[in-house]
Amino acid sequence: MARKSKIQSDRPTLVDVAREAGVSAITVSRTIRSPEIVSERARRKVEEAIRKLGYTPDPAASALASRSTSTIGLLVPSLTNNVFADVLRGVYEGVEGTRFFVQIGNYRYSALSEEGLIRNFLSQRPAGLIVSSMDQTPAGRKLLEEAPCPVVQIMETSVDSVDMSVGFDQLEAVRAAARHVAECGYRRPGFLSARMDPRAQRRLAAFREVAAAHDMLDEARIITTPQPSSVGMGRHLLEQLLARAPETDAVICNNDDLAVGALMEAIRRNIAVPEQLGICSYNDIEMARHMVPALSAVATPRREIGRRAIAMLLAEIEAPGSVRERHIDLGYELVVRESTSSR
Amino acid sequence: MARKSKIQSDRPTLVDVAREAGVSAITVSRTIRSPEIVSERARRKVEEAIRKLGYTPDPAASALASRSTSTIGLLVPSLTNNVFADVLRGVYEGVEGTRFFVQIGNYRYSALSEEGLIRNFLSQRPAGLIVSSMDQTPAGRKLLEEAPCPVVQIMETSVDSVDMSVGFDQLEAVRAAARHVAECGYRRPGFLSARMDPRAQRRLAAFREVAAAHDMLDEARIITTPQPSSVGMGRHLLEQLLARAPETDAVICNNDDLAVGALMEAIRRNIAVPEQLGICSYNDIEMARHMVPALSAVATPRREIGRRAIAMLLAEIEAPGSVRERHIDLGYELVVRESTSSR
DNA sequence: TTGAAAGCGCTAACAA
DNA sequence: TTGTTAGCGCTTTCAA
Repeated sequence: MARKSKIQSDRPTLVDVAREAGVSAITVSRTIRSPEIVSERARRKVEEAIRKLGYTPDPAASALASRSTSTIGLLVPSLTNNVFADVLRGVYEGVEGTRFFVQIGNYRYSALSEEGLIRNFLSQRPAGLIVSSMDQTPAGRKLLEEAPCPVVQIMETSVDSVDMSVGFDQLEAVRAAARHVAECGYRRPGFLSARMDPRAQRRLAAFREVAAAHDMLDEARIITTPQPSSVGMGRHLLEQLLARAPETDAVICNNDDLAVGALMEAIRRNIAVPEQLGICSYNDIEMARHMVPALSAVATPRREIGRRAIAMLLAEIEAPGSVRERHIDLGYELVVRESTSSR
Repeated sequence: MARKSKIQSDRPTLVDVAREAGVSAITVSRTIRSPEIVSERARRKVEEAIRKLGYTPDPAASALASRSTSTIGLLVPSLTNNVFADVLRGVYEGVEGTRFFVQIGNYRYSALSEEGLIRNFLSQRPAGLIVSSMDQTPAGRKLLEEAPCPVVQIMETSVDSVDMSVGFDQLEAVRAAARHVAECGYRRPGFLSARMDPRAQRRLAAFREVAAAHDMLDEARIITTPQPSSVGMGRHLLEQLLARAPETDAVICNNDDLAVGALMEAIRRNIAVPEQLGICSYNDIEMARHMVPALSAVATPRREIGRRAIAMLLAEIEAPGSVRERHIDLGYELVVRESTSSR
């Protein structure tokens, strides 16, 4: 009646390691989590036993007992948008080599899905959360505010963010693009935007504001679509723009895909860029600078946002309350290339 | 001495729900997992109690007790490579609305990291695993073979895959590109490839084979780099190619980024595409068809691979052994556009 | 520095 | 259809 025999699962447990090493289970646990508080001798025996048995801790048991995990939840609105690909890269660079691992939730630009994902992540007791928007549902926002872990909101600057934030001033960035176009001497600029999520809406509003201030706002030159951004969509939107407002002499694109598409459409139509049509892009992903003509753009610090967000989060996890600078503005940069020029 | 009082964590548990509903804990558990085996009456009381208390199950406890999770591990070699962005999209489409969620591991084209990630995922007792390569380390492969969950290998067709597979014949796809170029009448084709992982190596070998068969192989026209693929790298590689082999009359690019870069470089140099230089791309991401001239390419079924992989995996998880077609070849398609033409 | 005892919140296995 | 019992593998707490 060997009650204690392992019936199935040949996977070794902490107790197996303890037996092998001739110590107690808790000593093994401590050897793994804080080796510095275990005696040299015990530590060596335990490490030896772990190696011998090929022991791997069970994260579920650990999570249950300690009420916390090593998971960092990352909520993004899209996986295909290159902008977030760069953010992801920064985040992964930052967790590499730590005990944490990232779990991505894709809410597909739906605040309701985002709320569901927040709930789902929270139920897993994550070590921390990174969210890509400031536009949660009220319930979603409340969940974040009461989250029992640090939270970093990324992409925008924000005074009323839930906890910490890393981003840049998206509105000022768009204004810089609009001002640049005006300073080049373009007088009838259009604005192209896809995927009209709240952030895109705000950027459009910022464009309107600057365009109006320069007395060059015409609603007929604002072309938007709720559909996702893509190069094809950029071509399509420019086509619509030119049909509605042939006088257009410049376009600001809310995204690089769109700008590349607009450029290609202009080339197809033998419209000279930047002479007949100026193009200014937003974000400045790698390909933008290699187009012919090279695209002028407002460059946004996407990868750095990912890096800093994870760094803040890890610091805050290790020592709650230790992060002094809780709201980081990484700025943006206007990069003037060939697709815009003084006239 | 109320021993049972909850000291901290105000989060309600299964037992709290059970008490509230006037049933046992296991009935609550069943109501959540398989409501159909619980009486109408009990179910209603439990649902009511769950709502009232705002109960959310603790996945860690569930994982520990049941020895399995709802996590699906997805191992990719890169997060920035558009190819995998499309695969991801397909995968996420497939898990949407199921009880599973995807956890991504990025092994950065390092088989050793991949092995570590496999180990790490496995320690979490995932419901299933999707891996993007056939090139594991021996230890990595062994881990997959002995994995206590279904495994799908994606991207290539394979007879000796670990468990299930979804992909297409990468070598045949490259051969199709090479044949197409030959049939167009180009006689001195080059080959551009970045990130020389094992798969890229194999594709290069396939190109060599066809080029040799058509008597148009010249090693001087094969330009590769271990660095990551990018549009800028495409420009750079074409530059090198033309410096080494000015007679080149076509290039096959191992990737769309490279092809776009090569096209841009050709345009910069006033080389007429497709007349002086034919360009054939690989994968055919969305942007390829919108370039001017539009890129001819071998289109690969990336999103569909993601969709099918997750579908197979879920079917196999629900009913082990139930999946009949365990190796799916999704094929590829040669799409002839403007960047190649008969001469 | 080490250990014993007592759970963490859930589910498997069996019994009623 | 429902309940009882006994853990899952780890960490917390307290004591030695």
